[in-house]
Amino acid sequence: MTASIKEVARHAGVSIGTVSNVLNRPDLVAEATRRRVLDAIAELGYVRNDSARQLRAGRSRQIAIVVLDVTNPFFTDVIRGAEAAVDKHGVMVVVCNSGDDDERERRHLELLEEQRVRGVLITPVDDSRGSRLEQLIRRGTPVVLVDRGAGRHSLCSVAVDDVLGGRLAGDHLVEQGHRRIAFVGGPLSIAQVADRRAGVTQALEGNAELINVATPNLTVGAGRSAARELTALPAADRPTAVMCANDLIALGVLQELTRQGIRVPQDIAIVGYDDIEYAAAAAVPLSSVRQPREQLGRTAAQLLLEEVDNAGQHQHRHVVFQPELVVRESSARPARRRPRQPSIAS
Amino acid sequence: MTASIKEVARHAGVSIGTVSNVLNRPDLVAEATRRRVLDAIAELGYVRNDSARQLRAGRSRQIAIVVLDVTNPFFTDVIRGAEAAVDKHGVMVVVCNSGDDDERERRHLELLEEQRVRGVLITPVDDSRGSRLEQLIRRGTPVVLVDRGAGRHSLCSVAVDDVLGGRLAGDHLVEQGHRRIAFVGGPLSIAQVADRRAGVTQALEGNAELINVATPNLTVGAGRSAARELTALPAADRPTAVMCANDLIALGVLQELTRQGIRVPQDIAIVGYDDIEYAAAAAVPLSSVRQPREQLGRTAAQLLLEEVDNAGQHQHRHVVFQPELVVRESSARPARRRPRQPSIAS
DNA sequence: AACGCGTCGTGAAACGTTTCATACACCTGT
DNA sequence: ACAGGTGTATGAAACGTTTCACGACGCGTT
Repeated sequence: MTASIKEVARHAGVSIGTVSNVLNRPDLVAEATRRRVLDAIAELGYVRNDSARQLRAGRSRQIAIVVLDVTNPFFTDVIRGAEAAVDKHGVMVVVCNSGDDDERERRHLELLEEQRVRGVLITPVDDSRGSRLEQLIRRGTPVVLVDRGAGRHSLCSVAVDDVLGGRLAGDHLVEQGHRRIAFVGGPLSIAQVADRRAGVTQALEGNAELINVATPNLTVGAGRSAARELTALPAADRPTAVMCANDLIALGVLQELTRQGIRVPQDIAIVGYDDIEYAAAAAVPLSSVRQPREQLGRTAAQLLLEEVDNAGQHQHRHVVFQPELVVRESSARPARRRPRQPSIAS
Repeated sequence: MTASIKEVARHAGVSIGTVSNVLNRPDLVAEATRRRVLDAIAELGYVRNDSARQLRAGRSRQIAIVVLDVTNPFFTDVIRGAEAAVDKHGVMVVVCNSGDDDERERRHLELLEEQRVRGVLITPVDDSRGSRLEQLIRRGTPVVLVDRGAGRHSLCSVAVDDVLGGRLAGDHLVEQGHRRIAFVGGPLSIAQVADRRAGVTQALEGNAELINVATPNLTVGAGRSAARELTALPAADRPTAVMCANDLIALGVLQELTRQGIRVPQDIAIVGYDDIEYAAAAAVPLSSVRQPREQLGRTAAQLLLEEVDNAGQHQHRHVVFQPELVVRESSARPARRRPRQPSIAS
């Protein structure tokens, strides 16, 4: 269908090799011939055939990023970061969506390996060994884990310190004078949720009481239900602050509290997690823990490129980023209340 | 590096052709030999080389989708829809992000053409003729336009009727008794914004007065500013309802009105556009115009596959979807007020 | 015993590149 | 006049598949 290098050669009256040289090492070919070849290319509308190129080269010029959910802002930001990092390298990023489905992930990895991608950035559905992913690695494709299993030494990984994130939020609330604080989120089978809770727990230890409210998932609806559980408590047991496992939960809590006429932050303060775009735009702008998502992607891609380039003596690394607390109105210092420990006591 | 079909053949003591047959037409090969070959494949960890396959076949098994912003929920939903549509076809979707940058788009299209993708789904940065895209089409790659330029007859397209969307919102507000309505949004150079406004204008014609508030972009911040403009008006000139060009603007307007103690919807009603995930979770759940985004992607992919399969006698089509108004609290029927036209007058 | 037929397997060609050893033509300095 | 460059172009090999015409073999029919 499309013109090949052979026809370009014939058209320009030169050999195939010369056309290839014009394309790849133009300085090796005399000005006049180069012109002729370029003209032929333009005239025939010649387009390189990447398959042939790759076949010859033995590898492609693409890296892949496999995410759990293209729809999730966390991953889209990571993707953007990765793209930014490889932009100059003449490498293309192929985005694959596993949709949190083991089977789809496997199919994608299969295709990617057949395509001889240079490397893979992935947040695997199932972190366990013996998976399709292990195979890929064993056969020599560089892989960088994103936001998962920092424990391994057979590959690089990037992640954010969720325990620290929880602690930041906890410290902040304690410092604001809160002595009864709820953690809302679940399921704990999600490592991120468990870590965030662990962080909060650490922060409150000896400083404040922790109330756990488990949710079945991380949605606005779950947040609303959790808020109802909290407001059903007798006034004395009710927390004065809520730390949420993510912003959707936090928005749900905020919405339900507002509906019941409970003021935020005066009656109950709220801190979320993720700092999604709409956190700042909520009815009461939401305090939240922000993760450097784009940088996560950028760094992951850089690690990958490094491994690709130094095939031999590459040292695997685990980069852990620190999240950052963004304080907004939803957790601004409340009016002093029920001071259980008068300041004079310290 | 990786084992090739040749080594598999040697290992199994058969010819290359036989191995290929085991892979592609297993029924042509005797049970015993097939076993031997499969064992060899497993033992050597053989993985097909897609470049060679493609080279031979003359085309790839991928389609591409090029979006303006991977980060935008609209596009991520479209992507999901497209993926769903090709899932069964053994075709892979490659996601490319142009970032609304002409240059990046061009580079992507170049690479995609070199890769001989089967087809391209795209929302082009610049809709004009003579672009890189035209070239791609002219050379025979099937292209389907997403949410753009329904006018052409050289290709298929899918889009949502934004004029209708505006009209739905306008009709709704008029029906709720509003007689002074503002349209907030901009710039009008974005076709979607212009269309939505046109729709509102049609709806109000003869029924209510339209106040235009232009914004420089479609962000929450722009919404807040616009709201301040509106509240600065003398009470008599102030609209009783606001139709926003998208939900971010609407959230900004809502936030600023609330801050100023103006009640929504009692004092001013609001309707947004896009029905983003957080519209329903806003302080006052937001009425909004919903687009069938996932279906948009699914249909686009189907059109593309159809064109790919019926290369010859394919008839280009333009599919236009109808948006749907989702009424929530932010535009619930307000208490009757300032009745300029007592109902008896009609 | 000759024939035809179905079942399996083979070998070579072709896909479009890149690369490399080689060839040719000229120039330059001895 | 000749050796050694330098600058340019060539032809062939190789990358790993798929496909296809062909041949070998065994078996049932005449």
